[in-house]
Amino acid sequence: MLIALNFGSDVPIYLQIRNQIVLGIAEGRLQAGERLPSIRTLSEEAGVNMMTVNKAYQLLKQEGYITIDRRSGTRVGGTGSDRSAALNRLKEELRLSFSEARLNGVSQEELLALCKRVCMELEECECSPSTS
Amino acid sequence: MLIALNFGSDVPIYLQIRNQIVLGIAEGRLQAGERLPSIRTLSEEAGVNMMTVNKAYQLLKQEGYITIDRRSGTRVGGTGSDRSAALNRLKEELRLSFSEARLNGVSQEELLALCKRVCMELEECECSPSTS
Amino acid sequence: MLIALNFGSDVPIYLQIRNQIVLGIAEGRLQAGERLPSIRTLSEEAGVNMMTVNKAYQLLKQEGYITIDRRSGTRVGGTGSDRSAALNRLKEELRLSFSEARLNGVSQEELLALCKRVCMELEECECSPSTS
Amino acid sequence: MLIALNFGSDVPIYLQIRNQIVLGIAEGRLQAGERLPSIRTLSEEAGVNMMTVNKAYQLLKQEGYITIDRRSGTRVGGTGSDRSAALNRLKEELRLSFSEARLNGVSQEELLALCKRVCMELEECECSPSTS
DNA sequence: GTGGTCTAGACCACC
DNA sequence: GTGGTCTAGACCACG
Repeated sequence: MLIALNFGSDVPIYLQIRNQIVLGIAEGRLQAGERLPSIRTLSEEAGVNMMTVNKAYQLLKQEGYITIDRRSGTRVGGTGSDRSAALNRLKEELRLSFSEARLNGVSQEELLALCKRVCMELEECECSPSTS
Repeated sequence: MLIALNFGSDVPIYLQIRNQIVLGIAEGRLQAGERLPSIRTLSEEAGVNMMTVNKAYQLLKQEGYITIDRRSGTRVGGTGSDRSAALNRLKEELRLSFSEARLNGVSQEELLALCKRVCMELEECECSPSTS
Repeated sequence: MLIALNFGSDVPIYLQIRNQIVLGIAEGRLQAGERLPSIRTLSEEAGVNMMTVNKAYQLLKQEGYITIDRRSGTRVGGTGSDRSAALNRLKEELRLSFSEARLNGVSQEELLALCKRVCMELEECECSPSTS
Repeated sequence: MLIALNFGSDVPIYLQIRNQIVLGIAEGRLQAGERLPSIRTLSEEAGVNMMTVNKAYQLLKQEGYITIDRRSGTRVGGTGSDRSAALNRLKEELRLSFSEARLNGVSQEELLALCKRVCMELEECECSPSTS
């Protein structure tokens, strides 16, 4: 599990870390129950401060994506969070993303095709995570 | 064209304004060529600082959604920006949004259905904007 | 609104700050809508680091006790949080507190009398906060 | 006497053990004079480190809830600690707990009713502990 | 001037 | 070893 950071992006580093881990879980590169690197380890690997990694982990924990266990460190998987809230967020994100795309010349057909493709790629990853 | 702001949100106000205008254009509430309210007017209506509105307009101009002309004021419609860049951005946004949704218990079918629905709603707006 | 900190306590400073603000709100010393001191101000007054105060404020915000508004700083009052969760937490706290008290020789009558007294004092504060 | 631990809670494990034993004594599941499991036994049962159990026992001994005798092992019942200190602690705990509950929409009546109920449940346990 | 983010250390509690 | 907390600065985004 490599974290590629873009310093200089306007997305805060802790959010980049959080996003990559969410992607990693959804795409099966990180299995449920699998151990995440310790705060220290990841902070050294990524070249950022411990507290930045800590902030990302706390956020992921609060969102229910990971569990922080006193005994064995940090692991993937936790409490599934609020489904309907997630749906609402998703819809708003889609409205904005789609609006931008349409205004930039992306056709409705392209849009839906891309949705399907991204969705399929996600599914494939989930089904064959073992080869990672 | 009403701008509904959520102070206290973690989305900066200038971005909220920008997003609502993008949505307004995509959904046909704002027509190409239509004049946007002046910075002063909008800032008073929305109860925010003029600098904040200015920042939103500058961003929209830079993104090619509006044109700012000293003589005729600010109008909808502009250069139309980089299509392939927009597609790449869209894809990354979808990957993350879909990942979050899937991890929160949204099924693949629900996901694609929602995409279709949001897309359709957008299209309907574009087709019947005249009554605004 | 003075914050009295006990360095050397095993309760983390950020929690002490959080607790005192919760007490302050419940006892009416802090009115809904009233502005809290800025992170910088409070950190200087209390002689602690900004990030410690920040952590307390973030926690209070997450718990729905305060609102952090980009325009006007931090204010008392927010979204009422989960009532039933609060009741469950309360019950567990009471079970433990009462058990300890009983084992230390506090009679059942004393216990309930103390509950009543604390409850009354709280109510009086809420009713006459203006003289503060 | 089963100890139910919640790894992943932010309450340290040794404190969870201590709390459950205090509850056990107050609710009569653990009788005065009764022998507690050895550190080794309990640590194996609960799946935690012996040091963790030891820390809980030392704390309980220091608080006067149990006595540790090299010959006869660990037993319930001890010195009975400072009553007025216990009362003060209790009052502070109640102030904070009540404040949180009131701010989360729990009425004064509900609050006192819950106190009474918790207190009664405690008393019933103490009166009929024999069947354990 | 506000809060948000980040750094490069440090000490401590826990296991 | 782990994560939790804290410090004393700093820079930036926001309004």
